[in-house]
Amino acid sequence: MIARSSKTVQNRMQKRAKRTRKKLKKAALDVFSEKSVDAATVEDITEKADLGKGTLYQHFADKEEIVVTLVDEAVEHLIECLRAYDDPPEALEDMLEHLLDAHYKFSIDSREEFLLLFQGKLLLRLESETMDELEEPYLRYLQQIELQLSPYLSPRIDPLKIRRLACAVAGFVFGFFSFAMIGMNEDEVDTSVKPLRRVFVQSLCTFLGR
Amino acid sequence: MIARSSKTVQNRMQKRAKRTRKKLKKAALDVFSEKSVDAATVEDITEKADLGKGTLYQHFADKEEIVVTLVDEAVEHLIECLRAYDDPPEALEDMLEHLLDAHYKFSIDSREEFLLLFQGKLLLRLESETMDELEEPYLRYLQQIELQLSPYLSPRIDPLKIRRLACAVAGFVFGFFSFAMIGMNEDEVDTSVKPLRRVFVQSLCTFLGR
DNA sequence: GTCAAAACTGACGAAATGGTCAATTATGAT
DNA sequence: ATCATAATTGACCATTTCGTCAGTTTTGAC
Repeated sequence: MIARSSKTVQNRMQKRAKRTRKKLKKAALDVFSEKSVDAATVEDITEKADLGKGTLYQHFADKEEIVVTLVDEAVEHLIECLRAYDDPPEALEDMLEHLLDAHYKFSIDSREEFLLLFQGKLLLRLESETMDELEEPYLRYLQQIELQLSPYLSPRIDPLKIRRLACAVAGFVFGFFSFAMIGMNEDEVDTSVKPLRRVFVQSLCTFLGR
Repeated sequence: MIARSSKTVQNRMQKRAKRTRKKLKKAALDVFSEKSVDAATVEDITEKADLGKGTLYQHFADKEEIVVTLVDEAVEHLIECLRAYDDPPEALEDMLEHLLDAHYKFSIDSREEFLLLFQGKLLLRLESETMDELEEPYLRYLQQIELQLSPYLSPRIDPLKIRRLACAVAGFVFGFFSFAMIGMNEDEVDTSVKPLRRVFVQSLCTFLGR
């Protein structure tokens, strides 16, 4: 049967292709977090993946495309972490603590993705040609935070205030960890997170209560 | 008189050289904040400065040296902003508010320097060869924050706690503004800063009070 | 085993980038 | 006006990087 056989071929081939595609993405993620995205070379990636250079161009149009893919997946992963909890938090405070905790875990467990997302260029470059493609995941991420907070807030609250809250959460986490990483060693970071987190959560609640 | 004449020559020449050096630094700062440091080309810089490519190499050994110079000066400038106030703040809260305010003004008035300092690569790259040179200014910056806070703190307070406080201040500001920049327009950022700043100051004071 | 289709390779040319240096220009002392 | 010194220039070469493509290898249907 032509249909079955051709389908079988496709499946096997696709599996192989997917494996190498995965290898490429893993290698690229490593390289991007060791050097910066801009400093990384296509050959840096393919060498680390132990693949020929041409292979990368069979899976991605160019370096930009693999960057966009990785940023997209990293944000997706981060959003999954935000969504994952055993018991739905009861109060706003609990949800905020959960969000901060999820960020913290993400930065520890997925250090490479954290470093990728945090590269200033990706966050701040506003006038790039492809920036729309890169900005979109970050906005999706902010919206996810807003989505998880909104059930706990009065529907009459200013949407801008929620956006501020989301920015504050994201900014606090990313910024604090970045500076913590140059200023402290890892277990110092660990012991710093919990007390500051609680205090920060309390202030945010106060901010919303006014 | 040989002494006088040679000195005059040197002065005039030095002035000219300093002008072009300044032009180069200004151009480089612009380019670095438009593209990223890694993406920027030596010719990008010299073209923007309207100078020959060779001129840059007479003033700086290579691209790295001009980066280090600019980061150093930007941190110096930021530290100046932190030090500048009319009346010495009375309480810890006032000092914290001043520090956050100074950061905010810096990010508005010296956007290019802010963007340069905030490039993830510069903040997070830990395993670069030249990172010692680049890490040093950031540590100087953290130490300046600690220096300004310490008079308001008990001398018996854990130095690590002060370091955490400094990281939190730096991280919050940088992180919040970065996310604010993609999530909001400029005047929205403006109206967001004041209420969140107060809230943040309160949490920091609580953190220290325990 | 044979064959075709898909995936992979790495040598190659084109383009970009880094850094040099002989030639040019500006400066100022005489 | 002339000269020496310092600053500037941009053509030039070496190296790196990109992206391609003809050829090789792998896969699996027959």
